[in-house]
Parts: sequence; C-alpha cells; structure tokens
Amino acid sequence: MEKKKFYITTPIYYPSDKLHIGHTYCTVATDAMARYKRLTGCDVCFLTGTDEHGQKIETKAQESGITPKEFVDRIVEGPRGVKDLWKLMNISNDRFIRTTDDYHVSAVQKIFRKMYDNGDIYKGAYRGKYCTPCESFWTESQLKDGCCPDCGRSVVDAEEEAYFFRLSKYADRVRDLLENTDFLQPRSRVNEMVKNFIDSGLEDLCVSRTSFTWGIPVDFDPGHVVYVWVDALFNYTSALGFLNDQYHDYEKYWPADVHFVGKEIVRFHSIIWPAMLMSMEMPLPKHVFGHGWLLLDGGKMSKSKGNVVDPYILAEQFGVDALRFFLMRTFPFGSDGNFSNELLIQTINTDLANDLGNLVSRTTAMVGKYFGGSLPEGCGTWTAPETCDQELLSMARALRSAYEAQMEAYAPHNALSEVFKVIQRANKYIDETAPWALARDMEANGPRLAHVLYNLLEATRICGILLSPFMPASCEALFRQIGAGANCQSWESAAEWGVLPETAATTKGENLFPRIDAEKALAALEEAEQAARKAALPAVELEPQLSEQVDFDTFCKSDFRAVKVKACEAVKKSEKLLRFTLDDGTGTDRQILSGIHKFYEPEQLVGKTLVAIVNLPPRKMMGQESCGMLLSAVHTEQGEEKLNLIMVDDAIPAGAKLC
RNA sequence: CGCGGAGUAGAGCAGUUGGUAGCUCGUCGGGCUCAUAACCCGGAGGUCGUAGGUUCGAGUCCUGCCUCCGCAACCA
Repeated sequence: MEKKKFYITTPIYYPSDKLHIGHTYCTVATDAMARYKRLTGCDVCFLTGTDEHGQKIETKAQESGITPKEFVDRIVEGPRGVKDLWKLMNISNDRFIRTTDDYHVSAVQKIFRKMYDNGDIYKGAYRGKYCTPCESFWTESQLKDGCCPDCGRSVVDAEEEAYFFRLSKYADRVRDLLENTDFLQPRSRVNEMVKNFIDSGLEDLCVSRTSFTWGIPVDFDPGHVVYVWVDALFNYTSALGFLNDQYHDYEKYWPADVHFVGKEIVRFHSIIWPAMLMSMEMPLPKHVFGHGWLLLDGGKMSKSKGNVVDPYILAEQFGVDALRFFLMRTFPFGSDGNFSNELLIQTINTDLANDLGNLVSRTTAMVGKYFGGSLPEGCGTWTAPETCDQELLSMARALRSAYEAQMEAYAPHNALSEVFKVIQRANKYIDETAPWALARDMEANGPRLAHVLYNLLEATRICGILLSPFMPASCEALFRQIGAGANCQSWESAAEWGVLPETAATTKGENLFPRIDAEKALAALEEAEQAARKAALPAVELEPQLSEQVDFDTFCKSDFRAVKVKACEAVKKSEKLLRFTLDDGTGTDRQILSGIHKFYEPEQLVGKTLVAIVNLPPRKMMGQESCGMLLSAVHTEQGEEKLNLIMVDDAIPAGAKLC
C-alpha cells in the first residue's frame, strides 16, 4: 500500500536579525507535527527556510558595509545562525529553502511572467508620496507627521510605474474559501480576515518595486524587482521543484497539507496566497494554521523593547527537549501565551522531573532492586486484576486515539495533556499497589509485584512513544531504560497493551530530567542574558568629535605638565577617588584627586609619569583639595566604560610642559 | 462607531456544540518511603469584568458599558 503523503511547512523566516524564541516556537510545533506524522506512517515532507530579499535587509547590509548576500549568509549559515539553531533544536526538516537560491529565483520569474501573460498581472501606476531630495517613495502610512520619515522634509504626490496583481478578481472565491471551508484555522481567524480585508474591498496588489534592488528582478522589465511576498510565498512550491529542476516532488507532495504560520502573516497566506494559486491554476493548500504569539510581560517581543528571548541560552541551560516540551505543553497553539522563565522552570519540574522522570526512575529502580533488572516470565498477565489495574490499562489503551484526535486538530498542548493524565495515573498506581510492601514477602507476592511493575513499564512505554515527536532524544533514552526495542516504539504498538517483552532488561540510568533549582537557574539565566546582550553591543564606541572650534589662544591657556606619582592612595569612604601626591617639578608636592579607583589600584601607579593640567582652580572633593586634573583616554567597550591614564616616557622630567 | 483578542480561586491559565466550575504553582492538613525532598489523598479559597436579556438552566448565546492588549508596516 502506498504511504499517505504529508507536506508541512513553517514560514520562511526573515533573516534581518537573529531568530528568537517566537520563531523557535513555530518551528518546534511544525517539527513535532512532522515527526508525529512520520510516526503514524506518513511519507512526510517538512520544509523550512529563509526569506532573504527586501529593502530592510538591503539597508541593514549597507549599514554593516557588506553586500546583502553576505549579510544573509552570515545570519543563515553563520555560527549561531538559523541553520545552527534548527540543528540545536533537533529540527527534522527535509528541506531548507533560501529565496536567494538560483532555482527559486528563476522559478519566481517564470511564475511572474505567467501571471503577466494570463493578464492577472498588469502594469499600472502606484500612487504615493515622493520626497524629491531623498529620491524615495513613501506610502501615506509611512510618513511622519506628513513628511518624509528620513529627512523630515515635505513630500509631493507622485506616481510610479509598477505591476499589479488582480487580487480583486479573486475576492469572491477567497471569501468562499475562508467562510465555507476549514482552509483557515483556527476558525476565529476567519472573521478577522474577512472583516478586515475582504469586506472593505480587496484592492489589486502592487507586486513590484523600483525603490530598491535587493530582490528578484522582473526579467522582462529591468528596474523592477518582484514584491517580496510573491517571492516568499512561492517558496512552498519551488522547494518541491515547481518550474525548476532542483527537485522533482511537486506532483507528489503538492498541495501542502498545512502551512503553520504566525498570526501576523495569516493575511498573506489566507488571501494573497490562494488568489495567486488560483491565478496559476494550481491546487490550494489544504490548511493554513495561524498560531498565537509568545508574549513577554503581556506585550509583544521585539528588538526595540529589548525583551527578546534567546533560544540558545534556554536550550543550553535547560536542555533542548525540555524547551521543546515546554513550548508545546504550556501554550494553547492557536492563541497567545505569556512566556516567562519562571513558568518554563515550573513546567519542567512539575511535568518532566516530578511526574515523568520520577516515574521512570522509581519504576526502573524497583525492577532492579526486586528482580535484578529483568522481570520474570509470565508477569504480563494476571488472573484477577484489581480496579486500579483495570483503570491504568484502560486509560493507557485509550490514550493513543485521544492523542491522535488532538494532534489532528492541531492541538499539541491537549495531546500532551492526555499523555500526562496517564503518567499521573501511573504514579497513583504505584501508591495504590505499594510495591515496597509486596516486596517484603517475595514468596507470596512476587508474581503480583512483577505484574505491577510490568504494567508500569508498559504504561511508560506507550507514553514514551507518544511523547517522542516532542522530545525525540529523551524518549530514546527512556526506551533504553525500560528495555523497549524498536518494535516496542511503533505507532501501532502504542495502541496495544503487552507489547514489551516480559523479561525486557531495564536499567536505571541517569535521571532523564533533573529537577531544576529555580533560584540558581534564574540567576544563571540572568547572567547569560547579560553576557549575550554585552556581546551584541558594539566592540568599541567613541565619543563623537566636537564640531565647535576652539581658538589657539584659548587652547594655550591650558597648562599641561608631565608629573610623577610620588604616592597614591584610596580616599577613605570614597568608592571612586584616588589621592595622588605628585612631583610637578616645582619642588612643592601637588595633590590631585581623581575618580578612577574603578580602573586602577593605587599601588600600580606609584612612580609613573602622567599628564596633568595644573592651572585649573583647586576644588574640594570629600573634604580634600584637588589641584588640577589627570588626563585619561576614555572609550566604551561592549557597553562597558574603559579608562586609561595617559602615561608617558619616564625619561621625561617632572614639570616638562606639553604643547 | 476601523478590526480583533482578553478580563474565571493569592498568581498563571483550561473550559469543545449551554446542564453539578477545573489544571499548575502557592497555602493548610494527612498518607507513603520505591523514587529526582519526588509520589498519593484531602481541606480552605471563585456571586467566572459589569449591567441587563433569552432559557427549566449560561463562564458558555444576545445587547449595552468598563478595563487591558494586539493589529492596521516584510517583527513567529
């Protein structure tokens, strides 16, 4: 029998910056779904990638002084870049597409031309505001107080030649698709799309740009580049080989079973994407699922707010599987959720350490302690099952179908909740059967004890199978510990009781999920985040130079002298001040106070030759007089202030004038 | 009246088609000792934002109002 096909995608992410926990959330969800489908026996194609064109990237690359391609290469392929992140997160994507890949570029050009040839793309005029000095085009909404957002000068009405897609032509068909099918999920998003965009009238969409060049050129009209969303959306078919020779699976996998996307781009996927496919006379994807956002402190995560959560730090601190699990278990997939480190730690401790990890730990420990790691033959059956046996068995038997229903409804959080009901039931079962009590009289109770432990292993095995799409590596370890071989890990066997061999060899290995000390972990996180923030700051920052000029005579009035440090000590009760006793060549000691204790210890400086301005009026600090000021060079290194005293050659005599 | 979402125990959240208000953490008490000071049982704590309406019955449907938050830009 031919396997059922399943094609699933993440959005292609915009690599204008490092990816954060929100991107990770979406990709982990897609990965869990893909792994689940593979588990059930589907032939899965799982695609992710990056959307690399557009003005923002062009601008950012310019600022960094590199080409746009170099810029995106760095973020996509570079250390701790997009591909690294997915590798770290154990993402099982079959393909990775970059919209700068040649095969995609030429495919998009063919698509653009085809829509042009069939009349759905036409040349028209794009009306907007033009800033003549900047030579740039703005839309009404981009303006700042009605003026150019770049230079603040006034703008004029202008028209620019551009290509348009006849979106309006497909309005009725798209409305029908949204309102009368389950194309767009969750259902609540339908209203939003229809009311916001379709009811108000779909206007034709401007699908070319001339204001920047970092895009796919319209091959029959130089100067125009293809609008990024046309470019981006067709990644889903390019990656299968549509109008290119890179791949050859278009017939096999298209249409996609589901596109997982963030709610902010639902509009593009549920209106523009189907309309363009209709124009191309291509089949439509079966579903678009718009998931929610992870919020921080109730607000959106954004670079400008400086509250972006770095998935690298979390995965390193808590483990990849724990992080994957947390994301899927905690937040209802269709709606927004409040992310917090405290919640993350709590979820890991409650579900993974206390419930699941501890269940495996206590079960394998008992099999080891009472039966040397392998249960006796015949322990799988029991002639007079008690109520608790029956409850555990029936829950475990029913688990797969409950789980499946939730997964099919794109409700991974509920699927996990079903699994944990069984895990909790199993922990309760241990209490009810009290194996340690049975073990006191092995002669009389040995067979019963073995059966109880077998039931626990079986329940654990079934849970392990269903958790494996979410925590692949940890579940492998779990299977090893309970002695479950490959044939005990299949989807089919998750609905059957008694698959695990009765004498399977168990081992009490490392704790699958160690408990986390919340206080320590939070402190470590804080530290890691600060280090990351620091690393992100510019290496060296300098004070801008003054543009105001100073005349020569004024400059000459400052009397700079070489001075030698005769003594130096910290000023009592002051955090910053050092008191210098200096030889300034006059024969009388000069005292200067300087707030540089943060940078120097006093003993380091004795004997050094420094530079001071000596004709400043004396000033009292902490009750002591300071006659002049020592000169230092200052700059900022990765956000941290740095200071270096000007030290000159010791051959220079005290009192030598600097000019 | 731009669109949409949210307002449920001290905190964070679930509540599908209306039918005895649940979960996690915290708190109080009890049990157990196999286990990762974990596990199991029980108690306290909610007039489900507010005012009306439909209904035998509404957290769940309808209307008004209040508060918070997103979107209207290529931020998952």
